[in-house]
Amino acid sequence: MKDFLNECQINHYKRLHKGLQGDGMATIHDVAALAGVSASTVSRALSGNVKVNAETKKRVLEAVAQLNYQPSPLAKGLKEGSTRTIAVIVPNLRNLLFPAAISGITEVASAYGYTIVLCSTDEDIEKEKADVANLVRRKIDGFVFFTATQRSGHIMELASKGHPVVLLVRNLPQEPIDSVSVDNELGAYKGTKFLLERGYRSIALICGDRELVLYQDRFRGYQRALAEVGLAVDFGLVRWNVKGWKQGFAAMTALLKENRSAWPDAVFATSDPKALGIMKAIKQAGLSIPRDIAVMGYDNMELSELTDPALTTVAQPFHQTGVQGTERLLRLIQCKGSLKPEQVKLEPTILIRQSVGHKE
Amino acid sequence: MKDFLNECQINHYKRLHKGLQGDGMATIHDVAALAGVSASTVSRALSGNVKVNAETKKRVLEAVAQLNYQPSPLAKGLKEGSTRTIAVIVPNLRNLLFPAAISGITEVASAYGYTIVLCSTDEDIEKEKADVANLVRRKIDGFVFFTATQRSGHIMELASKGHPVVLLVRNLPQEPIDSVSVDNELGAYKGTKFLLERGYRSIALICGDRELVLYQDRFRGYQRALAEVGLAVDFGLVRWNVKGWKQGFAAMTALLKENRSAWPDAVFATSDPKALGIMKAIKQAGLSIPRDIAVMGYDNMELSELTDPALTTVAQPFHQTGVQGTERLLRLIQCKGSLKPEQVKLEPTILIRQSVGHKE
DNA sequence: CTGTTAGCGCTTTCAT
DNA sequence: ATGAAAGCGCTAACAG
Repeated sequence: MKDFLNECQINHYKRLHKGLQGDGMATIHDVAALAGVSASTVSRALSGNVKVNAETKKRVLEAVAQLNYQPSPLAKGLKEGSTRTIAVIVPNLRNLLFPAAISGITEVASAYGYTIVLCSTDEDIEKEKADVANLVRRKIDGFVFFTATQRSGHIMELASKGHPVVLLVRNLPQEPIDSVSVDNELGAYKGTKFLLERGYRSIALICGDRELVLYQDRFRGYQRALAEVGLAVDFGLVRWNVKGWKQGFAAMTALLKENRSAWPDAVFATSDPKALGIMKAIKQAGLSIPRDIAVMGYDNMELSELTDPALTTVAQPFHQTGVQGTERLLRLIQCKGSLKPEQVKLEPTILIRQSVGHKE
Repeated sequence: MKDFLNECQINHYKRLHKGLQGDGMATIHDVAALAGVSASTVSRALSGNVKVNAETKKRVLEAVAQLNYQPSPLAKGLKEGSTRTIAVIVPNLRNLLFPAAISGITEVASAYGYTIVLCSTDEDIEKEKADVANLVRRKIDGFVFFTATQRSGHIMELASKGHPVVLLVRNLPQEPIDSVSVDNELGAYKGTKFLLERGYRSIALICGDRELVLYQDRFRGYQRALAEVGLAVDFGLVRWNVKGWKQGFAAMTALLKENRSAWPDAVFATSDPKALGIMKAIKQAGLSIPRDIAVMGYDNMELSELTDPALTTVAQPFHQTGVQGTERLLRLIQCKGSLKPEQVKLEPTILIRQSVGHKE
């Protein structure tokens, strides 16, 4: 850890020990003095859990207002071991699904008087572990993880130590832990089925990180839809571990370099950025969308609507995910340990636009 | 503030008062006991500021390692009035400039052992004030604001009370406060000049929130470039308060509805999302980019490269903004009050792609 | 109903 | 060089 040169004088802050403090923050004792009661009475008057004379309570409240007193979260946290704060751990902020879900989280958290702290881990699991340890020491009341993978042992450990934890978006179906995710199997099933109904038969799947349950599920949905019409997966048309638009572009470009007879008539991308890269690759090859090759996305990013042609995609209720996940988390916080895990799945929907047509 | 029904039993956590605590966190006293010294010695051994016998220090460090002791930030904060934490206040997370800058912030903050807490205000100034008050009570050491506007009196007040504050991206030039922003006048000047050099003469400006200094500056840069070649601003071609791609689309559509002879031959959008909406409007009108109308963006979002045609835009060093801003903030934290404000401007660059051609 | 006391975990005089 | 004691601001027994 680096340290700045001491380029400036250390400055001493003389506490004005009688009267208000240096930083102008009134303490519970200031309030007590002004109201002519003891600190504990102020505490009680404010907590509301304990009976206190209506008259004194009024005096206390006046003093509070006059001094603009706000209890110190630090002192409270130290004493009570809880800070009315929840932590949200995201892998990054570049994917707009996170902001969408976070807005749902913020919405309910602040309705219940909870503060949220946001940690972006950059997909670095070691950083994530360190961050979590730090947060635990800060007496964070609960955790929302967007980062669950097969290797998230530390998350399970955290939960098993009694810390309220909810997984969002990425879930761990075989683990006993709460989660709110969007049904990925169903989304991919719906999307693939839609393509099949439109007459496409040779459907490529450009898929993300094979380690994420989320993408495994999407693969299964794709497979199920194909199976329903008696089609087997053509593994020559499935690409794994494709991430972001550049890799989507590369994957599609590579696919188009192959034997023309093996070309798909539709491509299902498991995220919109991939879909955009794919569209660019198709256009760059001089082909037309959807006439030559149809493209279906997944995510419904804000900008997906303005691609040319507008992207048909699977939309997911991320905001709602944030809302329900946070409601669940707050409940867990209330009932430490006494609730059994619940894995909620929300339903995705198809957004029909122009990048998928009707095959012949 | 809502409150959950008490649907589950309150559970009592019996502290195992001799031995490790209920939550398994070792305290400084546990370390002291194990090392056979007093708590104050442990504190000193760990702080490093005070001399302590090499031999005892070694024992302390061993005990620390053995118990995996980590000091409580809450207790430390309560005692010292500082938490080695900085707050980052953003208006939203939808614009990718924020993640870009935040990654720079995180980078230097964690290099210096600082934790960051992120607050998204949704452009709600009252929420922002409340959040800031909350953060102050939490003994946050410094603040980074991405939200400065003319109405940000509370930010100036915060700074004048001695809290280290740095403004990022949006600055307040006439106020005595530190900031790191990208030179918006220069960026717009460069962009406009580029269009002029390519032969365009009738250049529309689709601009953002008129209240933000940032957009006022961009307007001035546009004006200066025009003036340099003897052109006056045609106010029929300037649109203010356009936000996001949908409004960009609407503004451009409206513009194209007007008298054809008044059409511009180029459009300069003060953000990439606007530019994308504008491109869609132009294409939808059956016109070609850049042949009929050239489009220039501002921001260089990740997806700007894959529009069709790829967007020529003004790129800004947001990551660098985050880095320099945070370095400055840490310096301010070190030297409370004794540094005079510095307003740093970083230089934007033009990214030449295909949406601007050569006129005639 | 209310004041007194103790203590959350840590740092920092003040003694020794 | 080290220990004892006080106190950061708050809440929760325990007495009255």
